[in-house]
Parts: sequence; structure tokens; C-alpha cells
Amino acid sequence: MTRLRPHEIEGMQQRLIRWYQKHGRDLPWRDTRNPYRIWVSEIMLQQTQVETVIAYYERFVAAFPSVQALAREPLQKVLLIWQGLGYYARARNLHRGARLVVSRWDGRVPDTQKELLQIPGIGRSTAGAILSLAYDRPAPILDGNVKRVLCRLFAIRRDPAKPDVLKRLWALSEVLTPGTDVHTYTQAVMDLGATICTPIDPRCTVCPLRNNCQACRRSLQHLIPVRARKEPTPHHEYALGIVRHRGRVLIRQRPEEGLLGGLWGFPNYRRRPKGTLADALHQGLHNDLGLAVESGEKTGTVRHAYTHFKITLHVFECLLLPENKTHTGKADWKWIYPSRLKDYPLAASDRKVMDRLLDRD
DNA sequence: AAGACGGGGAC
DNA sequence: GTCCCAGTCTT
Repeated sequence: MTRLRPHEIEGMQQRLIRWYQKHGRDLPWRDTRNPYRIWVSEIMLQQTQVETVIAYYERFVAAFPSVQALAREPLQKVLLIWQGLGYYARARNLHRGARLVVSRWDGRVPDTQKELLQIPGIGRSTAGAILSLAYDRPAPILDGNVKRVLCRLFAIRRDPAKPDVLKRLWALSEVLTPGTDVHTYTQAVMDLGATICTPIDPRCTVCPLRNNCQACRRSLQHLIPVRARKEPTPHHEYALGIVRHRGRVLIRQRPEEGLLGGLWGFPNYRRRPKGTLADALHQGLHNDLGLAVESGEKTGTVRHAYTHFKITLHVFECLLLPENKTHTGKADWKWIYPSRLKDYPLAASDRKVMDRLLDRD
């Protein structure tokens, strides 16, 4: 383990803070110490880059200005704001978390790690961010930016995802976190990772920590952090049905847990090996709703990439045969007018279908 | 310990 | 098109 002397640590903290005061970014969640707003921003930033988050954050806190406001709204309304941001479990957890904060802590976001960790969606790093940014408590964080900064500072040439490496990184983050002005320090180290100590082509010549950085001194910055080789992503094909009845279109809600949980979309079914797209659609709608359709004209395809696989959606305009009864009898299936689709949270792939291929009359 | 979980930006 | 990002929860 690298030895760090107290005066070295203090020097790094001071250089970082001074750098931040001059070069730090002005972001919408940085003009507040409101723990609820910090919480919202940190959850959004967990998976997503700053540029993408900004507009979502603004809309979210405008729609739900407080923990209480968020807690009293239905999940569907939260997902409507969140749609397109991805990792929807974050939105479900945030919503559940708001209700927990109202019921257990009378609407006050806790200021201890022990309590924060009881809130769904808040792990050690997010707890540290809330504690340091909102309450100025000396709690470390370890997000992707900080991992990269620390791996380079200490020339750690092993996969940061490995448990023992992670443990060491947490220890380093803790040692470097100051006892005072944690608020500024935490933002500074995140900003350093985002704007100087970037994944590709880090700007070491203007880095305030260049003299402390073992990777920079040994010209290893382009080799760190090491990344695990990733597997090729499988590709799946789906038949998607635009099923119409008296001017309305059929949509289905996904189960609350799992991929895209709670979101609505057009019915779609995976093509079986050796099966046809039309068969998949036929059988799927029959099994789910007892609906008999003739899959008519294929109107186009939509491609979409997820983390671990890719899909191609083949979109069919379906003819509903007259003998069908159209009462679904199920709460998770609905016939709606296309103009009302904007009231339902959709995944990005379904939004693409709607924008490109749904003929609205 | 390992896998699941989305979408978008850079090139 | 390909490669990249990333924290928490579940199993």
C-alpha cells in the first residue's frame, strides 16, 4: 500500500480545491445544499453523463420540488419524467425512497450513513455524496470518476471492479477526503475526473495533481485504468404489433421488476429459432389476450442497443379479426388513442416506433 | 462473486 | 457501425 504523508494529503486537497474554485463546472445541482436535490442528481448521475442529466434534472425537480411532493405522486408520473433516461429501477427506488423518508423520517433526508443506506437505490458512494455535498460531512465517495483518478494517482494496473482493488480504492478515497470543506473537495475530485482525468487522452499537463500522480510520472496514464474484455453482444429479433381497433391502439405495461419495469409499449414477441416473425406475433397475442390477428403489412424496423444485447423490432400493422372480443380484462393491457400515448411512459425503442412508424390519424 | 440493468455520445 | 461510460440490487 502506498504511504501518504499528512502534508502530501493536505497539499493534494488544497490544490484540488483551488483548481475547482477556478475551473469547476457550474451545474444545476451545485447551487444547492438541499439534500433532496442532491439525492435526485446523484441518482440520475449514477448511470448517465452530465450533459444528458441536466434537462432531466430540471424537469424532475420542477415536477417534484420536495420529498413530500415526490412521495405523494404515483409511480407512473415519475416514470413519465424519467422515460428515456434508462435504468428505470433508479426511478422506482427514488420514488420508494421518498415514501420511506416521509414515513420514517418525517420527510427529512437522513444525515447519517447508516440511515441513508436503508434507502433503496442509495449505496455507499451515493450516501457519501449526499453526506458530503448536502451536509458537509467527511464521507468518501467512489464513483467512476474517482476510481479512475485514484487508479492513476497510485498507478493501480488492475481491474477496479475486482473486490480487493475496490477495497483499496475505498481506503484511498477515505484517506484523501478532508475533514473540512468536504462539500468543495467532493465536487472537485468528481470534476477532475470528468474534465481533466478523462478516460481517453487525459489532460495531464494541466492537472493540479500531476506532481502527485504515479501514472503521469511513469507515462502510464493511457494504460490506466485497465478494462476487462467484453463479450460480443447477442442480437435478438422481435415482431412488434401495431394492433388497431376503432381508432385506438393496443399497448401493454411491463411487469414492475426487470427490464424496463413499469413502462408501457407495443406488444412484441421474440422470434423463435426457426420460427417466423408472423408466428411469434400470432402466438404471442393469442396466448396473452386470446386475440386473433392477421399480421398485415410490415411497415419498418427499429434497432436498439442495450448493455448486453441488441434487438431489431420488426413492426407490423395488424388486422384485428372481427370475431375478437376487445375487452382485455387485464389492467396491464389497454386500448388507447394514439394521441394519448404521451401520457404513458415508454422505453426509447417504443418511442422510436411511435415517432417513425405509428400512423396517427 | 457475478450478472442484470438503458441510453446516448464520441469517433 | 464500434467503443465507451457506472452504482446498486439480486442471485
